[in-house]
Amino acid sequence: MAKPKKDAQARILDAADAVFVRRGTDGARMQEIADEAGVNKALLHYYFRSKAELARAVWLRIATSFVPGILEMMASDLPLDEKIDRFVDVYLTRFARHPYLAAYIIAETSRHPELANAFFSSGRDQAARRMVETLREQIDREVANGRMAPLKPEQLLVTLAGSCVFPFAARPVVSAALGLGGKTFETFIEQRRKERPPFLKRALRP
Amino acid sequence: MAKPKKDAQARILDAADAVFVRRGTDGARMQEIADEAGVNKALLHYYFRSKAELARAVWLRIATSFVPGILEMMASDLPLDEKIDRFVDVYLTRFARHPYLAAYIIAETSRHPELANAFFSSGRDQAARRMVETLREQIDREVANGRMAPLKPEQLLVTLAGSCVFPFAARPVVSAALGLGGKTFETFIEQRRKERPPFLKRALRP
DNA sequence: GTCTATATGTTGATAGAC
DNA sequence: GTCTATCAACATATAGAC
Repeated sequence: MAKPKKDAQARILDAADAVFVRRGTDGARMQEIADEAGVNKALLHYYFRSKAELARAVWLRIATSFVPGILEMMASDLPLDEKIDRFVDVYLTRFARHPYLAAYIIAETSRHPELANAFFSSGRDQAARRMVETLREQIDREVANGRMAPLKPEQLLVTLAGSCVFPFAARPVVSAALGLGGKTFETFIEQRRKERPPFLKRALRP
Repeated sequence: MAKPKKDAQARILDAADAVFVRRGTDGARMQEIADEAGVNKALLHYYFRSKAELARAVWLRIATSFVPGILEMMASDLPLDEKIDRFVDVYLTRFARHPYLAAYIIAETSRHPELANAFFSSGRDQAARRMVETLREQIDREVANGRMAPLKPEQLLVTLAGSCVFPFAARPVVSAALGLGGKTFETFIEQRRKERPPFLKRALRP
């Protein structure tokens, strides 16, 4: 293509992503999105009929890009230890790059719970079930061999997710509680990246 | 008092609390607060000058009622095991009773990080530091005696908080991922209440 | 203190020129 | 497709009666 910049529609979607995630759907302003996209407000309505639909487009893009990879990794036959390593690494990296993402997902789904379905629809719901069952089998096997304490896969999954998501979602509170500055918080996360897998694996021992 | 109901100002504050927490500050409407308080919109401005100030009053009440008790418990000389038991029990109970609270705190502080200071101001910042230092000493002592794996108190605290907060903050996503209905989610939490302390204590072993 | 009525300002959305 | 100008709908806030 001779055109170097993305076309207007793509720029608008990217800008909307940034603004909606940063401000929340209610707090976001069409004007700010237009400014960030370098176009006029009217153009937002030309490509995406309304604010609600633009918000929906942003949400779908995030939801569909968020879960799939992890689902199949967690449903694979990799050893449990390896799954923990990868899960922690992938999500800590991801949220470190998108500071507002965790809080955005939590805030939006809290007020519109049905939005959470977008994460696990069109086939991904099956993948989620497979993930849980695979984990259950892996755990049961380890428990039978006396190498692991009994544990529901659901609890493990929530623990795993929470370990990675919470520090970012609650970053301001965590920083205030522990007296962390911007740079210190990054250090805290890198520390966590190293400590978390061993910590979790110790908890799994019988 | 002959008057059975609370006075208007208190009713307004309670109503504002409910609405702001449920809808978020941006999504909340003064009309809905007035309705829920059983008064007219104009009265909200009579007692609290503006929406921003009303939101601030709600935030301060929540922030100051949220942390103090736990801070001193965690800074006390109770054994580590006991602290874990109490922390988990207190916060799981608390969030179970206020379904929107976790997401509200996360959403508001994410967009206005300075709000997090309200949790740790006027003396509570010192209490927070004392808590961290007390934990550090307790941990170091256990580590020296070979009864515990090395661990930063900051990491322990975030893990502890995340263990309790995350399931509620991300409830819709968790429910969708695991296929939990309303009642099943409660079961999940009660299961967590029992499993979490042993899980964490296993992770602390050397 | 509490209400009704109204003013003021903002924002999402549209009309229409180019 | 993209812009300028404008509308219509709310939402916050105030004035003033009771």
